[in-house]
Amino acid sequence: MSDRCNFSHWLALEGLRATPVRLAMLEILGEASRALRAQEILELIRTRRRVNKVTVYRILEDFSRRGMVRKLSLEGRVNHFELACEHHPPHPHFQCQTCREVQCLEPVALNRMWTELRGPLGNRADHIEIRIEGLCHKCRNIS
Amino acid sequence: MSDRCNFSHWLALEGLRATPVRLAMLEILGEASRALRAQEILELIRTRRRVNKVTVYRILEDFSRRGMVRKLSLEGRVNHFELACEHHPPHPHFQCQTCREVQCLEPVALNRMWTELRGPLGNRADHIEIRIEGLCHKCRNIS
DNA sequence: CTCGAAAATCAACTGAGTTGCAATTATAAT
DNA sequence: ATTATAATTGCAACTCAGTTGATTTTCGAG
Ligand SMILES: [Mn+2]
Ligand SMILES: [Mn+2]
Ligand SMILES: [Zn+2]
Ligand SMILES: [Zn+2]
Repeated sequence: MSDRCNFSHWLALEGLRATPVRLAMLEILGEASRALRAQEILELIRTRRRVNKVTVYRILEDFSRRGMVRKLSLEGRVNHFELACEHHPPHPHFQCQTCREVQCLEPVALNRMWTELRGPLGNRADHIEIRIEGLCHKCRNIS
Repeated sequence: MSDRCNFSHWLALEGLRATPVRLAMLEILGEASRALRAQEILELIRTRRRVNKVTVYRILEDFSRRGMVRKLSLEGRVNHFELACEHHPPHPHFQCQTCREVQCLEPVALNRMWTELRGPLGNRADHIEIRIEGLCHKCRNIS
């Protein structure tokens, strides 16, 4: 994924400087096979350089507002983040009740449903988030 | 809604005592036209009686585990709760980016989609949560 | 180089939710 | 009725992801 995106260019398009922290965060998110928590991103950056957690939180919030990153509201009070570049279209997520792990699922076509989901009134619907809760294959084998 | 459910009986079925706090919480959730935060439930009970917030959180957690109440993971770190009785089937929710208000939408038929959503592996899917984010009609008129 | 804006740091804070334990209340046994 | 038992509630202190505001550092334009 990260090999398909030019992060420096992307940042320039957004009018943001390609700082080491921003680049590191985009690379980490690009290489991840699942949505990451801020804490995980922080730890991964710290294998390369010294960073303050506030910096990571502020950049994630900024990326999220710009739509460069999706912030997932999953079970629990910890947000998960994933790249929202053109190669990562929105998709549902599966979360295991036991190990709390989050899997990315294949995108689903909503088509007809989308009109129902914008609500009955004059609402404007911008994003949809689909979360499936259950027991993952690993935890099923254990119990 | 509350007039269609016998809460004392429901609690008995679950093997729970019909205590004043439990009954008050079910009545409040039953009368609500939208999902409520723990804090809101607490304030509503306190118009009737003196209660500790820990009691409310513990009962909500218990109801949630038993499937009597649905805990919604919406944007932000505040959970919302709604009755999960037979008269309240699961349904998507709309949340406004501006006022943060949560609306309950009509249930949608997932049918074919459901199989895609349980994930590619040996996962067992138990619940689905659909959250739509956007701008509500009230906030649209203001801006 | 110099200066102002952008970015990063630091310490202190916030607040929803949790934990452990004590006190109370309801239920069962004698 | 009285006691033993378990369920429920209360209290205080805690957790921890995320935030805030003020300060320092870095960077790029002139
Ligand atoms: Mn994903
Ligand atoms: Mn609802
Ligand atoms: Zn699992
Ligand atoms: Zn609104």
